[in-house]
Amino acid sequence: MPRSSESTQQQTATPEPGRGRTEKRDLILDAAITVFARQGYHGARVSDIAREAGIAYGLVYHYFKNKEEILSTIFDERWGGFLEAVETIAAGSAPASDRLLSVAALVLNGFQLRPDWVKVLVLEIQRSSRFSEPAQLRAVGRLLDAVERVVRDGQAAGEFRSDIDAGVATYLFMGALDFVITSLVLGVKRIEGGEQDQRAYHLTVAQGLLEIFLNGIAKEGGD
Amino acid sequence: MPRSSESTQQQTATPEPGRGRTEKRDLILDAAITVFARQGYHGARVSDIAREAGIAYGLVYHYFKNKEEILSTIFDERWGGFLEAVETIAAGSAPASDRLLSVAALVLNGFQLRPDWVKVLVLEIQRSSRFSEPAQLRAVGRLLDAVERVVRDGQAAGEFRSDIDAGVATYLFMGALDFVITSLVLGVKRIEGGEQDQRAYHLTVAQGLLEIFLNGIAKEGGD
Amino acid sequence: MPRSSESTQQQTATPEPGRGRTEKRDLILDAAITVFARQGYHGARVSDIAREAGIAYGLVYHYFKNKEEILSTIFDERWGGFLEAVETIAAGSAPASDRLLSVAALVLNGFQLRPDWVKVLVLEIQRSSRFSEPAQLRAVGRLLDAVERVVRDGQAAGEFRSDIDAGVATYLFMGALDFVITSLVLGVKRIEGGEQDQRAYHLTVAQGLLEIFLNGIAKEGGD
Amino acid sequence: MPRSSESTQQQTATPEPGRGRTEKRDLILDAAITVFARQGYHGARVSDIAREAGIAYGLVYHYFKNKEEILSTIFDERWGGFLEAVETIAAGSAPASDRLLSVAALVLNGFQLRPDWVKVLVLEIQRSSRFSEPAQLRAVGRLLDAVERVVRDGQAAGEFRSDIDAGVATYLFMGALDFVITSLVLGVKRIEGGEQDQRAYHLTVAQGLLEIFLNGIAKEGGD
DNA sequence: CATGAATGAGGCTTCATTCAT
DNA sequence: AATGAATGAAGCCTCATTCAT
Repeated sequence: MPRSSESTQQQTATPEPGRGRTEKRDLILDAAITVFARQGYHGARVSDIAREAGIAYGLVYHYFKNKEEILSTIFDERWGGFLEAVETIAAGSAPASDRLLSVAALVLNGFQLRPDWVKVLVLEIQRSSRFSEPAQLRAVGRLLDAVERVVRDGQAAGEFRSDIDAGVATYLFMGALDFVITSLVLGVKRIEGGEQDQRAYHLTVAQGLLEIFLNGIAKEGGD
Repeated sequence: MPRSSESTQQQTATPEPGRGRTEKRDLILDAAITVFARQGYHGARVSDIAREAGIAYGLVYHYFKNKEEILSTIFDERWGGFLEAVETIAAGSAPASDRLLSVAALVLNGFQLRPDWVKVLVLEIQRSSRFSEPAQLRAVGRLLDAVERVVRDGQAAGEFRSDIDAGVATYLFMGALDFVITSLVLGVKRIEGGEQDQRAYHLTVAQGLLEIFLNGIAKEGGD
Repeated sequence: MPRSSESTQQQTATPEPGRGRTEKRDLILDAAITVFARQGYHGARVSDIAREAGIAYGLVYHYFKNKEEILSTIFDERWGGFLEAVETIAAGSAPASDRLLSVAALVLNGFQLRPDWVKVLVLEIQRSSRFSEPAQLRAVGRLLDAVERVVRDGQAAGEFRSDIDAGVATYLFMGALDFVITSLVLGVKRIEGGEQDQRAYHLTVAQGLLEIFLNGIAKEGGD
Repeated sequence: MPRSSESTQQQTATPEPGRGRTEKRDLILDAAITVFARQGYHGARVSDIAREAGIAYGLVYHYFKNKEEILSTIFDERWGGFLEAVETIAAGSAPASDRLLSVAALVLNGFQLRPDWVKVLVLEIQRSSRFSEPAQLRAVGRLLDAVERVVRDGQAAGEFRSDIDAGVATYLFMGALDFVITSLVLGVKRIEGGEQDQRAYHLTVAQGLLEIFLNGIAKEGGD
């Protein structure tokens, strides 16, 4: 399922003769991500996507059965890639806390590199009622499973406390990450400054999250 | 997905003479929540809401300017009540950690009592692009502010560590809570058993979240 | 092609307050018959029907699920009436040959009075592949059955020869009638002159058909 | 409905080098007949025809200007052959009644041998509004003319009564035949049994039709 | 000849909203 | 206050046809 295709082309309206079948398909997917991110799934017309891709809208229906299938394809292929990356990290041999930091950094950097992808995943897919379709629930479940495995690894290795439910801890960690991303996506928290500032900010946030997750906010010896 | 969409009111098509203006208005709002929870905002027709409320659909426009206003009214009135409750808790004098536990319990119990309300708030309002409208951003902001104030109180009182950014901590806490709610709403995690089991489960989750939030997952003395 | 498309009602854009729900529905059906007769089912746009009926095209969908349902409703209601008339004649006590003459006259007069109805029945319904749907096949079957019963009555009464298969005779009779109607509808045979001429012509044809049907074309004593 | 749409040719996607221009063209026509018979003209996509023929749909436009031309070509070439056969029979020197029997047998056997051809001719060409186009009206007219000539021959030879209008008699004869065919095509009348039974049935029907046509259904000496 | 990617006009249908009663 | 008939803008989708390769 995971077909993580790095489409590296920036679409122009002028036809580029060298493109093959797959590339045109990706062109449409990229355009759809851009438009979905800008207007939302329901607010996006198929013709908007086609215009963004620089093609006739009829062509969309050569590659996708309908508008819905575009969205679910984005989910399958893009989320799939992300999921693989997370699972690779999770399966690593680094200390559990380092792996969690890597996941957090992956998520936050993902947003920085491909904000539209993340925006669509977060707003239109993950939260939509479409999200409740089995295949997609399962995909989210796999993500949670991967992280939970890291937590259990940490507990087994004596790195994490064993008196805490791994599932709850996973919820806490991923929920926090998700909330940060959503806030960034929606612009609740606006970050001023250039790319360097953003990268620095993301790192700070990731480290802050992990610090609390690891050591808690209570004063040492408190509680 | 948990069957959380049962109508909480059984309307009949026969007019009930005793109802006044306000009651009919609420009837529509309740019906809208039920239908939005079931079908989503975009998937809900005005006629669906009217049928659920047992009235003619033209009548909806006596009470609300348009469909959009129904949603924002739900937001204002229902979210408003929730927000006030949270702010009341936040303004209390109990220890910061107790206040956070109360907030968590409030949220989780809210889901248990009125799953449709929470579902609509979470899926259709909070996450929608409407969320980025100033009034509603402000409302979410107020919620974050209230919780952040609790965190700062805890830091000021020496209850919480001061070397952690209060904003990040707030994100972590609310994000975790939000994620749990979303998972419950979408049925990622299914809870078997009767109402007692659910209540117990919610309490366990709330306490687990707080425990990590306070003391971290790392082994004492570890790191 | 015979001018068979005169609207049976002259719609105006001004609403006629006296019309009730049923009348508006019939207005649409009548308009549809006119338009289907003129342009064929596939060539008729829903907006054409609405314009012919003097209403907004959206209103069509208050009364009918879709375009297809308009056609099948025409079939059910109009063909149903015709079928009843034929069955009434068939169940009569007149000599079989008189009853057959009455059927022929009914059919031919029906064409004269409501050419559009007949045209749609003949061209768009009876012959279409839609015709092969069970309900409609059965309806045509009922027509054949009614006529076949008359033939059998005639045989039982000693009026008709018993050495001929009643089914084949029915085919012959109805087929001939049908072919005449189709030719008239399609204008293969054009009839000059006024209404009197048409009526006279139809009578001639009906009597000619019956004469052959009864006595054959072979010279007396021939064969 | 009788399953009469089995492809009579099994095309493969692999090119067959031996085929020349004409063969590929016929391949398309045969495929079109199969598809038109199955789905009707309007319900048949050009791509359906191409798939049935085992070629790319673009190639259809090398052989035919458009979809419409495919249908009219079928009409011209297939109906043309049938028309010639009928005219040959009609021009013969056999007794008129024998010639009519031959025509009836030709038609009924044609259906038996090439049900799809007849189905398309009957349903899509003859009855369509296309039928009212001059060239095609003329073709049907020629058929009627040929049969009418036989009837007149019979009258001139003293074989048929002269007091009956030859046109009406022709309508009766061809209409009956047509109706039988249509019923067979649409499956109103289902014939059980093997090929032998069908052939026998067709012969019976043809003879029955002719018997009535010649001698009438009225009891000898009756009327 | 052959392919099938590309085009875009055209039509059906939905549904929020208005309005006469 | 209540009804639901009426309106029509908007958008999805189909599919015949063209065209570059």
